[in-house]
Amino acid sequence: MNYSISDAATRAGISIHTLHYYEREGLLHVARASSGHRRYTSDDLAWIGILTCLRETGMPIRTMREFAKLVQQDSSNIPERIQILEAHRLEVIEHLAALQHNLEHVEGKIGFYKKVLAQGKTQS
Amino acid sequence: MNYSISDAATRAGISIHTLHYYEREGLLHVARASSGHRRYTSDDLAWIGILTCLRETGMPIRTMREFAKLVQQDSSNIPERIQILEAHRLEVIEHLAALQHNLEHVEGKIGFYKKVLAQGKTQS
DNA sequence: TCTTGTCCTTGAGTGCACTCGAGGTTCTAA
DNA sequence: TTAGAACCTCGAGTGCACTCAAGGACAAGA
Repeated sequence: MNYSISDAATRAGISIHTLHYYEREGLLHVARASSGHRRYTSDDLAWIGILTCLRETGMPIRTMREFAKLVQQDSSNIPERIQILEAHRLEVIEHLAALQHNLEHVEGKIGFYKKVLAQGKTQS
Repeated sequence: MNYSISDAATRAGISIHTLHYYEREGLLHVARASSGHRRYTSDDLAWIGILTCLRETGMPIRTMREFAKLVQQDSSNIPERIQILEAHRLEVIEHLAALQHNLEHVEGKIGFYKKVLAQGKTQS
């Protein structure tokens, strides 16, 4: 079973344009029908899922390109793939911690405003 | 006590250029010395801290501008301020959940690669 | 066959958040 | 007094990740 680009876009939850873009950027290599139209396999979709996961966690395209390049080669470079993912993992964890920290500040501010509101009401 | 722009930038952990930019964008209004040089008060620095917190949690500049506008007015609009912050809070929480979810995928992938390495087998 | 919708490529455009440069003024320390 | 650092404004430039448009080829149902 394989998929047209619009199927693939729907299933991956990204736009056709983004799929084109990812291919231009060397993140993806998709087989073609005799017509020249792209035919996505379920392996392609799984790989797009990984790309999307990496993007949504903030990995820049250039790093994704490096990773994609390694995956396209043989399995002798798995240690390098792990290295990229581990480095990324640490960045995500840091980002999560920062977000959580800043979220507390936002919530503190909300709490402050609510207190001001409550006091203003009892006064007037 | 007040601060020069370079002091303010250092204390806020952002660049002088970004401070100029934020002021151009209406996020910030700083008093001037007779020379025309900006003089940041500690209130300004606290406000810059809030701005930085909102930015680091992904609030777009245009929303920050709305919020800044409300803060510049009187306290009668505190409910609207709360509304902006609450909406932002929900977005941050969603983003955190998505990040956490995707982080698990990344970790799963790392685990997979490590298993492949341990077994000495090949597969992407 | 015809029509309408999907797909192709290439190159340009968009939006965001900075970031920089030029040309000039002001401050500060020797 | 004077050299050099810090500051000012304004407009342009940058990097990123898309996003779109034009002009043409291909596909599938009536």
